[in-house]
Amino acid sequence: MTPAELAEAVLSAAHAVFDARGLDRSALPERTAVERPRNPEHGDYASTLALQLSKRVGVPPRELAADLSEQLGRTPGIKSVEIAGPGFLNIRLDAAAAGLLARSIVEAGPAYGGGTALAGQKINLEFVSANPTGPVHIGGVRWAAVGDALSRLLRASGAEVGTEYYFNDAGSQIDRFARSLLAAAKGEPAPEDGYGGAYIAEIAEQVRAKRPEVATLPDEAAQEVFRVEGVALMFDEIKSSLRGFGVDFDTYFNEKDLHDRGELEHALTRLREQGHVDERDGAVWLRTTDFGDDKDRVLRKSNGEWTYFAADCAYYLDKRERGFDRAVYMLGADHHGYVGRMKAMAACFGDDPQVHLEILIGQLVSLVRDGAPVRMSKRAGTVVTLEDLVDAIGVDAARYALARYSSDSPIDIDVELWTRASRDNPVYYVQYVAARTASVGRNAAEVGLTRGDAEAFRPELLAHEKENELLKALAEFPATVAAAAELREPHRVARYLEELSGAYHRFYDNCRILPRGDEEVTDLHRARLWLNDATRTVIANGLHLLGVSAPERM
RNA sequence: GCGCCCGUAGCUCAGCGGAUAGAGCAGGGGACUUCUAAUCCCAAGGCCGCAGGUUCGAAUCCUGCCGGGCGCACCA
Repeated sequence: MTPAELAEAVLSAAHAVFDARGLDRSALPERTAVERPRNPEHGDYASTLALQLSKRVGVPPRELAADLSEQLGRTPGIKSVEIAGPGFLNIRLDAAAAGLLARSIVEAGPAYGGGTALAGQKINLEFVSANPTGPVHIGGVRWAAVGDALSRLLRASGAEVGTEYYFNDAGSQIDRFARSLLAAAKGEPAPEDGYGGAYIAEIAEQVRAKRPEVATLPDEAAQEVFRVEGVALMFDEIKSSLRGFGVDFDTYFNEKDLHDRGELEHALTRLREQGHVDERDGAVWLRTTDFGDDKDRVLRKSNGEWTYFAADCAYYLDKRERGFDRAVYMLGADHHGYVGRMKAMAACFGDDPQVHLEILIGQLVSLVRDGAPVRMSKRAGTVVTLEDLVDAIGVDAARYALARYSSDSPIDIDVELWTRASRDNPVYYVQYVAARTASVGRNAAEVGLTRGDAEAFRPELLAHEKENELLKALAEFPATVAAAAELREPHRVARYLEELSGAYHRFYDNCRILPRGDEEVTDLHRARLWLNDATRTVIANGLHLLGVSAPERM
């Protein structure tokens, strides 16, 4: 019996109790959940339903709990129900009902943990979105890891997801990039407002190799060649380093396309129709203050140029017109000032900013080596890049480290910690379970132990305390995935995996899985192998959601 | 000045209204003729920043303070 099934049983018991007492069933919630108490004396699961309902129907909680307990006690698979404290229901499951989960998980395989809570939703996730003027820096990498994990979580919860990278290859930043390349090619120092770092010289050299005639062109024409070729090279490099990080996007969206297709005009028209556009001082303004922004925003400057914000508006509209119900933006903390205008912009289009546009803010990341923050990249100069991070700790550790913390908290990634092969390195701790379970599987095959037929599985044999705890941890996985997706918090999955890993190691330490020496194979050995394999399934599924490998050996 | 985020064990952090607030590290004490000790066990460690409020119940929700980080463009 899973926690979800148990919660259903609690709710149907409540319906029966309400009927018997002649209470108003509309006071009952649509769904309820059971908790997993920390204290084992409080049972396998606990329900607070009686406490929640007592006020609404005017029945003392313990009285309600007593009725619920009696009703629930008759449910098959439930061993006992006790009333505790002000009206908690402490529930214990039969070992057989609990143990059966091991088989269900193995049979479900990669599907275990998924759900349908977000079925029917079409969600756009935009992240990284760095302009191709340099390598991806460490702030963007946080979202590469978290955004990618989130896309996997949302898909596992049934949503249709489109991941997207938005970039600009025409703005003034790109001009600075092109001027920097030109300067490097001519052996001159980088322009005052340009980009430094060794990669500029590398890219300039690659452009010269590809287009040798650039050396003979006048500066203006040469700069244009450096712009076009340099951006292409830089962007290929960004894509390939992200791909090496396990992140690929469904769509790479170029701001230029918005201009070429007249989408800014289109967006302006739509905003005008909604009545939120003004012309003042020769510029075109969007009255975002109509919806709580602290100042109005310019769409088209008095010199006739569009603002970047105008493109943001067009891009948002484009996403909506492509059928996305919800546009999720992932930004660094240094961009949190955009939230107000973006929300207001959605409202100006007539959308509900609570529903159609969602902005996630991630606090900053730094890499720490020997107790001091790493500030410079060898190659990029002023910033630490994705490559620096991967070189320092590897892809698995990097993705795990970035996904393990709430995006609300700033993180320092300590190189020494994340490359250590021990308990205090969380990614090793979890991956070690993947390797250990695989190893047990290999050894089992060698001594002729197999799980055997599904019908022959004896779940009631999994009655050891550590087996019970492991089963309860395994049962939590679907709820963890659902919560992580709903709250956009992939770190919940990582924390869960660490907890599950602890439960497995303790099981492994206390419960011998394989027969020793010439010991005969028993049903208990087989039942434990089911449990071992179920754990491997969940660890692998969970790590996959984070984009981290589940090794067979370490 | 205004806005956002944070404040939980010595350190790094979990904890989407529930019972005695958890985990890792550091420091103390144990378990390797192993199914991979990359592990496990025991002990110790707390005005959950402060003050009010809502609630049967608050680390969690609300208000106000204090402290730290970040941001407030006809830049991109």
